[in-house]
Amino acid sequence: MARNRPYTCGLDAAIDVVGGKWKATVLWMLEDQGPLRFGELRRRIPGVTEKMLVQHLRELESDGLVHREAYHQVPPKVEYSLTDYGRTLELALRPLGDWGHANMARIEATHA
Amino acid sequence: MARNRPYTCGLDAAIDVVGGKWKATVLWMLEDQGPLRFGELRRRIPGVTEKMLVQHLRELESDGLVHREAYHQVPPKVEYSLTDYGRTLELALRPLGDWGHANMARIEATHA
DNA sequence: TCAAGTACTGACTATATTGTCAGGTACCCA
DNA sequence: TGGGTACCTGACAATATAGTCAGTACTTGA
Repeated sequence: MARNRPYTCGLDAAIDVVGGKWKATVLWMLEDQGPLRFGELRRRIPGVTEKMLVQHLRELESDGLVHREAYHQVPPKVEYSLTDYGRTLELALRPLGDWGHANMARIEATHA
Repeated sequence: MARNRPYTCGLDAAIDVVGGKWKATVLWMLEDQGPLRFGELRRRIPGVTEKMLVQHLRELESDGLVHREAYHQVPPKVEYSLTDYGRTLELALRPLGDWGHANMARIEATHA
């Protein structure tokens, strides 16, 4: 989104971190449904492509929000989970998620 | 951002509404500093162009979050303020803003 | 031997969002 | 007559973000 650093307000910074098309959903899935494998995430997020999922996971990881655990097996197994830091974000995100949930119909109706 | 409707979760819907580059800042300004004129907003948000400000204000208005009051004067005077609906969003956004504020340094350091 | 599952990578393309720039109306002040 | 203020609009260009598609390595099951 080509955000302006230094940020004008905390909100700006937070949305920068969580603003990708699938990031909020990933965070929500990982909090709600525990550690998940790559393929599980892909199947649970309808419409996401492998490429975008990898890319967003990498970003969330380098932001320290998500932990990636690779098991050296064949076939490969990789598990993603929230870090403690990630959980603090999930917590801060919850009221917004509730707001969106409560106003979903209105948002879908008015937001072109 | 070409979001997916119907939304996967409330968070998705909420970020769709608040995800523009300057929208969160506008909402925050209007809540924090009361009704503001167009020019006041522009001066308070460093880096925003008139075009983007108008565009985002129009979207926030058509989403029912912001109220636009035009005074038929010369020179023109237009005041923007939050609607009640907009205030509920601001409220839901606050924990996220606090999170961003608290972790600003970390975000700036890690988020490329 | 061929297909399928697993977790990816990378080149290329498409779309969405943002920015630049010029202009437009109406008035006041010098 | 020429600025300055105020609130915009629209054409066009630039950038950012997302999507498509092919391909990797290895192994199990048919």
